[in-house]
Amino acid sequence: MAAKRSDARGKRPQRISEWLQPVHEPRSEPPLSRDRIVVTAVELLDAQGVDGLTMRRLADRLGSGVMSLYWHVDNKEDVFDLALDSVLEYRGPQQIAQDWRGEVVHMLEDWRASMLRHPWSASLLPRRALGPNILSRLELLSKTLSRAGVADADVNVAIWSLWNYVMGATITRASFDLSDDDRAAAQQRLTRLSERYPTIERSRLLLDNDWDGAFRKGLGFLLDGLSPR
Amino acid sequence: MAAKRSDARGKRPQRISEWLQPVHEPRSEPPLSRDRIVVTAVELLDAQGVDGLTMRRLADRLGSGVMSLYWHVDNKEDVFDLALDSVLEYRGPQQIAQDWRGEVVHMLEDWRASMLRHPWSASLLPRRALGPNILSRLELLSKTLSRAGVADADVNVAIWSLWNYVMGATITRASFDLSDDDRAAAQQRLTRLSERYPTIERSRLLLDNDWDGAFRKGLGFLLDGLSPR
DNA sequence: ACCTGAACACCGTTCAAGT
DNA sequence: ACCTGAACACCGTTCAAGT
Repeated sequence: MAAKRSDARGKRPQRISEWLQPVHEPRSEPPLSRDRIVVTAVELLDAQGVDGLTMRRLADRLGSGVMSLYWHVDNKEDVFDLALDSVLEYRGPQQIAQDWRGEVVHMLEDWRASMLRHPWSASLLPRRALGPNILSRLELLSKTLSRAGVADADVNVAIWSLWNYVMGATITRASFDLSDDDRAAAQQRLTRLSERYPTIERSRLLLDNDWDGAFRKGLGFLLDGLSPR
Repeated sequence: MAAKRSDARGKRPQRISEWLQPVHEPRSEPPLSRDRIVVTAVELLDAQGVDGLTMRRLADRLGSGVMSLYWHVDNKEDVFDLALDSVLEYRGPQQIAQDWRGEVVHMLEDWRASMLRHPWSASLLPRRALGPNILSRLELLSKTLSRAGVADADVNVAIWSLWNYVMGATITRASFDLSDDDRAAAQQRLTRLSERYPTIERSRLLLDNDWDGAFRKGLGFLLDGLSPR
């Protein structure tokens, strides 16, 4: 089953404005570029997952030959690096002047949400370098914690703790969400083995669906531990 | 460069006991089994990394045809699942009767250490199911936290928070550790961009090498936040 | 400067068959 | 019950060549 592409030029009635736009070969694809490759890679990853991204499929979507990609991009790893970072841009909070805790929570929840919108990003993260968008978030975190009064000796540990928490939570959430088949299988295995894991069976550790709530609450605990004084 | 296999029967002088053992074809490999496959898969992963594990290479090491593996194992995903869980067995603390905090810290540090001994396990985790050894650790965590007096409503959140922290820390540590080339490249990129990330450049966030210390300290902060009362 | 097709050295897995 | 080889439908990337 091939993924459907919505064609913006599809059946839309002609409007006058279109007469005024420059007429460049209406049917031909725009020229290849690093940006187009990254955007299309993200589309493909969204549609087909990590294993679905193939240099050949990517070239197909772009209407080019496979080897043309290699002029703009080093190799497949490079595509992964670029796709991952492209998905992690942070535009900041809507209203300014919150307290430091609110600022941190907002940025980290946005981080998690951005990755969950592209579940492949979570499973990709472990083997990738830190791109500019990731570094910007770490920079912001660092500034905010310093201003909040966290001791200099503790700031880096605090940043990594928050990073660890967000990455662990997001990766876990994304992989638990893979398919209904997987969920059913996991559930079945657990009940089958319930006598070996009585405590987590009783507390329904693996069946709790309030991921967002758990994330926020756990983050609260961690910030309690990190708060100055 | 092929990985060397140590042959247990190598140059060892013959001992009398060997005369007493049943004589079955001395040179032939033992029969294929799920266990042998998993053990060999872990060896191969240790030696070549995630991308190095190939059904064909695995069969080579086992001295069998590729398709023979498929009698014992569903597919490659299955091999990954089994290899991952096999590496996460927990044997408990050496001396008993610590306080709950010591018990939790010991188990989580052992968890991290086990994964870092097999760096591929960290990058594999995001897409894998929870095997029995992982579930046992969660069970232990649950029991310990309950006994420590963490409120029932908070136990699951506490478990996932600790899980998130350990997974995030371990995955990050394992991927930063990949190669000297990568490190050099990252360092270079950061200094090149130092004017864009002044705070984390000044605090040397990415250059701090005390991973073990940071892990322990951050875990302490998190446990502070999670402690009852 | 940018794009291409053919070719190479691989993959995982199906299938029909062997013992 | 356990193992096998041939074949299929793919991969990523090198290379030498085109414009």
